[in-house]
Amino acid sequence: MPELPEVEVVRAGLAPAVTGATVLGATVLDERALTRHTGDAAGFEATLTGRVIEGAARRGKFLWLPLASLAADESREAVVAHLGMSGQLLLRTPGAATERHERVRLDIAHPVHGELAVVFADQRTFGSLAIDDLVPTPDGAAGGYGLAAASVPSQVTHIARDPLDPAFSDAAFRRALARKDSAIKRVLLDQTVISGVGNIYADESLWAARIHPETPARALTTRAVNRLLVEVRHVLEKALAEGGTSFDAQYVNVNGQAGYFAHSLNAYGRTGEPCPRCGRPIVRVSFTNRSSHFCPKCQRRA
DNA sequence: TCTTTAACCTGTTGGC
DNA sequence: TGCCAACAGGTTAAAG
Repeated sequence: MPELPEVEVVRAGLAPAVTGATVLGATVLDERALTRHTGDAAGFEATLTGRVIEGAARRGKFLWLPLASLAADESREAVVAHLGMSGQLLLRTPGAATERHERVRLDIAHPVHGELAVVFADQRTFGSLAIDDLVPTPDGAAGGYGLAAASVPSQVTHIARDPLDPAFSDAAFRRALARKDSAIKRVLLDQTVISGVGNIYADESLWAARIHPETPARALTTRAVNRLLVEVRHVLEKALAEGGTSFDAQYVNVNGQAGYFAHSLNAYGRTGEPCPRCGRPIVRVSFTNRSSHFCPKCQRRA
């Protein structure tokens, strides 16, 4: 479900509610939600209880909540969240009824907003929460969007910066593509090359840039790569402004509300419908165990 | 070393 | 109505 715009909507919704809040208690209802956490549920709950959350940060599709240190010499930690395919982070009132696929609940107290429940619900259990150490960024730039600290959770270090990150390097991206024989769509989905882009926005960006998804990355001209970067950023920013893409109740913001970008899709999910540019029917093909949508006339193979 | 596949899960939808 | 295959926004270990 959630790609960069959806995760950013969640981060932005969470930030004012959790920044400065104290964790009163944590409840793990399903231990499968801790697959990225080293340790058991009891340890997770005990470690979090009493800690103060300093904010909400994001890189690509990863989200984290840095925790204030207990002692000056202690290593910094954060709660790392990944929503996987169907994860949600919801803000609820204290004692609110258990959500259908609720996996973890954090009860918090905010100095201004009072007590709240942060609920992690996840139908398919591909998402997860974990407590992880924060490590310095190699380039000294902010670790992600939302906080100025130059650190990231250790399990996020292999994730590339996302294209909306001021420290993202267009030149490094161009160099990476020049070394790849893989199809450009596969590379766009590779979070170690560029993060935040998933199946929906990859299809949308390639459609906008008029690039066939199976074009070998290294076959793209510099001009084409630059065009692609412009369109990736444009698509992500527009989706963010519209609150993300929702096809059903699966993707929602922290208040359970859907986004509107599904109405703005030009290629994804529009199999057989006319291309908004040329009128030719959009084609759907199976690709890397998922589907690609593109216009066979506008997006010719390089 | 780099690249691709398979597996992890639950739920919904559409064809027969 | 029921059954079953196909499919769904992602990541990662294992195999190639």
